[in-house]
Amino acid sequence: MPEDDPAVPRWRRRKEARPREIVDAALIVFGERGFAAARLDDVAAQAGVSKGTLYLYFPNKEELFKAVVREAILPNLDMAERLLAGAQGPSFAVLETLLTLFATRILKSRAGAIPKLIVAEAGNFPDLARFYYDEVIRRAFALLAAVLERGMARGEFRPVDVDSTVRLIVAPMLMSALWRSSFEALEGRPPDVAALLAAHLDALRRTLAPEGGPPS
Amino acid sequence: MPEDDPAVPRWRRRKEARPREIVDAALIVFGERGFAAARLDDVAAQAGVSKGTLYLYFPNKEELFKAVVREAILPNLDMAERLLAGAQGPSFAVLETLLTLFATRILKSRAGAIPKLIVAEAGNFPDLARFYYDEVIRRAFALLAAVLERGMARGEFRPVDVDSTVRLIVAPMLMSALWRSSFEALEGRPPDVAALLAAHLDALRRTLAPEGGPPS
Amino acid sequence: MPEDDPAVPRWRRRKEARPREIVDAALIVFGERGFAAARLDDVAAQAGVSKGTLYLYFPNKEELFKAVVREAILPNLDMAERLLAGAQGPSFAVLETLLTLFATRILKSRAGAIPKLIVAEAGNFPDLARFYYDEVIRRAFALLAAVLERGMARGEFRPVDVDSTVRLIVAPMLMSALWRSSFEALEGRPPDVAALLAAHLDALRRTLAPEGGPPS
Amino acid sequence: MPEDDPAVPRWRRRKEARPREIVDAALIVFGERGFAAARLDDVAAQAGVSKGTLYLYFPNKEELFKAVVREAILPNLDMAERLLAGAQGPSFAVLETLLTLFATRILKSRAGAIPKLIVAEAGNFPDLARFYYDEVIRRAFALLAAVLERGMARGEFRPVDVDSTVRLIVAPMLMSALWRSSFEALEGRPPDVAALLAAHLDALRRTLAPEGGPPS
DNA sequence: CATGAATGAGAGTTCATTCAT
DNA sequence: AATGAATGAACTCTCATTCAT
Repeated sequence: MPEDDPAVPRWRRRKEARPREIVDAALIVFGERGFAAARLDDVAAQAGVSKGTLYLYFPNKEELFKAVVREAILPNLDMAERLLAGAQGPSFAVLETLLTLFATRILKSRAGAIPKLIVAEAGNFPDLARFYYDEVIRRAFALLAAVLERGMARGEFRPVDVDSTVRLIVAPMLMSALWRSSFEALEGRPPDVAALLAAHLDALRRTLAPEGGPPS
Repeated sequence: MPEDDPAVPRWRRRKEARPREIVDAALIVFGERGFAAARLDDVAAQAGVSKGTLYLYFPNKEELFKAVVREAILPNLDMAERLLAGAQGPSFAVLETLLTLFATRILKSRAGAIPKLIVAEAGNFPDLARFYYDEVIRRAFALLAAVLERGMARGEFRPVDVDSTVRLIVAPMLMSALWRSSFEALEGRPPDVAALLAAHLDALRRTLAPEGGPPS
Repeated sequence: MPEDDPAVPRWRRRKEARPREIVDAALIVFGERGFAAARLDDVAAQAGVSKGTLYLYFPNKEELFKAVVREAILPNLDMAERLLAGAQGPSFAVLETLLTLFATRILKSRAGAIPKLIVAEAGNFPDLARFYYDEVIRRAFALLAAVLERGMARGEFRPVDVDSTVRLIVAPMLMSALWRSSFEALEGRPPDVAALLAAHLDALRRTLAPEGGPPS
Repeated sequence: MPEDDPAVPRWRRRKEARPREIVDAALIVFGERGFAAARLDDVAAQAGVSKGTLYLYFPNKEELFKAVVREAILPNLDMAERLLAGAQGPSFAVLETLLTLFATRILKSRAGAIPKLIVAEAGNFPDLARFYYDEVIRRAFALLAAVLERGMARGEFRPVDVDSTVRLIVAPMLMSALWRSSFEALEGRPPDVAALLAAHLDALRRTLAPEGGPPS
């Protein structure tokens, strides 16, 4: 490795990595304390930089928050959309994959704190709410709506009210995320996400089954 | 300016009514801004008293918060428990009544802001979280679990994992409450709670139906 | 006793006693917490009256403080002056009586807290300082100066600088009073005032003795 | 108004000098108003910094107070202890030097306000009292006790009750310090510390003289 | 005369943001 | 580019004082 290559000095690589390091640190600190209670001192310490450095990359606390949300959520949404676009098999399997993906990629990662943060701060930061609503919720809902439409078109699902059903699909996942942030420490055992997911999928299978027979 | 008009006293004694007035005001302000961002100045103004008066009735902001939660939630839980205790008919009807009650009494009232507040602040106020978990969540979950057990015992419901199913029942209600606090202002129309509730009850009916025939 | 005599109703006697009760209570509370840290709530509670009642008798906290000082100190000074006026015997015995009086009447009573209060607040309440200086210190110093002059005139004491010697006489007494307020709780044993007084009197006897022989 | 003049920076970094500057300012303000009545605004203004800067160096008002006491008193105690350790001549000369040192180094400096502050606040800040008692009073008393023991061992002083005599030695010095804080402004002339010190030393010489002849 | 609910100015403390270094 | 000392507005909480009852 060209460690001494003056064309690629070490601090150069550092500098390019900085925003990402800060955003990661902010996700941790915001997740633990909430946006309002989190101190930029702590974010800086977590990122291993000084407080002033934060302001070289983000104009203020709120913009840093937005960046956190963007980086933690959008890649997962992109992946989900690619997954649907390439789907071949039965629609319920697609649904199953999407929910499993959420349960493993989001819930178990630090990004699981995002829903709590959004819920807590949407009222105080309308344009953060707007951004999240447009860039995350709408896209996620559209994704699930597309799966439902596909299933109905293929006769795999009985006809349902798409909008309500999307919310029914999302709600237990969202609730699991909020639970972790709020009450996990209080319950003896960690929440049994697998059991909940299984029960949810079972309920959905029964709910979506065409009147005559089982969905494929 | 009638500044010295003796017919307009600067204040009035309202010892009995004050705590309730303050708690109601606090629910409004906390609901709008969240606990951390709410200023006691605003709560006082909303209640029509001075800042100092708050401290005659509540020792600090956190205790005021707890009082808000207590007053907004516990009466509804009491009512729900009485309702179950006196239930005679089919278990699904009980479930239907409970969820409808929640949708009308909590969601449409100011108390709908409580879940958001709890979610946002549980991490920062462990004993508030503890209180809410013990006094609200456990009781509500036990209530729903009792309905499920009753239905299974009477052969109205198929055997299900009670714990997971309780969460599936609660999740869409909780999500509706959070939705109102976070995104209602952004969507053109108010959320169609009735449609969601209908879809949810429909899904539950299918999910809980015994294998052989329809639930009563 | 004419308990039912309408000319001397019971509450009448109560009313006349009130100011004294309040002042006594204030001495206790001021002594424990200092003037600034003492709350009028506590004074009222100690006196067994409501906070508003304090203002019927004293226009504000500072005037109450002055009344406390007046009531606690002036009677003792009056007694000391009467004692000197009627003194017949040797001057050193007069001195001894005065100091013993201070050690027993002031130091062991609640009034022992007054010096600390004056020292602490003189800077913030110039007219309290003025009052205390004129009404207490000057009179006390004059008293002791008179004893010294008497002793010198009668040949019992050697000639000394009166002003400095008065201060030397007073200092250990004053220090004892301050000690009680500040450090008594920290030392295992209560301060041995008797030993200090004995040592002080012994020192004074040697200090004041005429060159040739011992003072009478 | 040169509000935007870039040649006049709004502030300057003085990391090393700041704590001392703040402590010095606090000594002045605390000395004038007492601890409780002193406002941190005033301390900050006196130090030429903003209020927030105080909290960069001291976690709260009480710790600032302790720092003030430490910086103002301990160096003088250190000096006094070194002085005794190196003493060669007669014990009374040592005593004389120590008292003269106190009269010149403490009484005439701003540190003269410390005793008043301690006396006023010991009751409200038990751990400040403890610190002062352990670190200042005990050391000072031990110092004087050592001088007395030395003098008695060398036959320069008659046998005395060491503890009481130490207090007799200290009292006039302490009283002088309190006097300055409380009544200096009221008396026309500044207190004649030199005269008091002379009288005190004279009294001590007579008090400590062995029965047979004069000390040293 | 007495009460105590209500007031409101003011204090200590926190922390996002700025900017001299 | 990076730092972190310094700022100052904003907050919670206290308590002497007032005044409707």
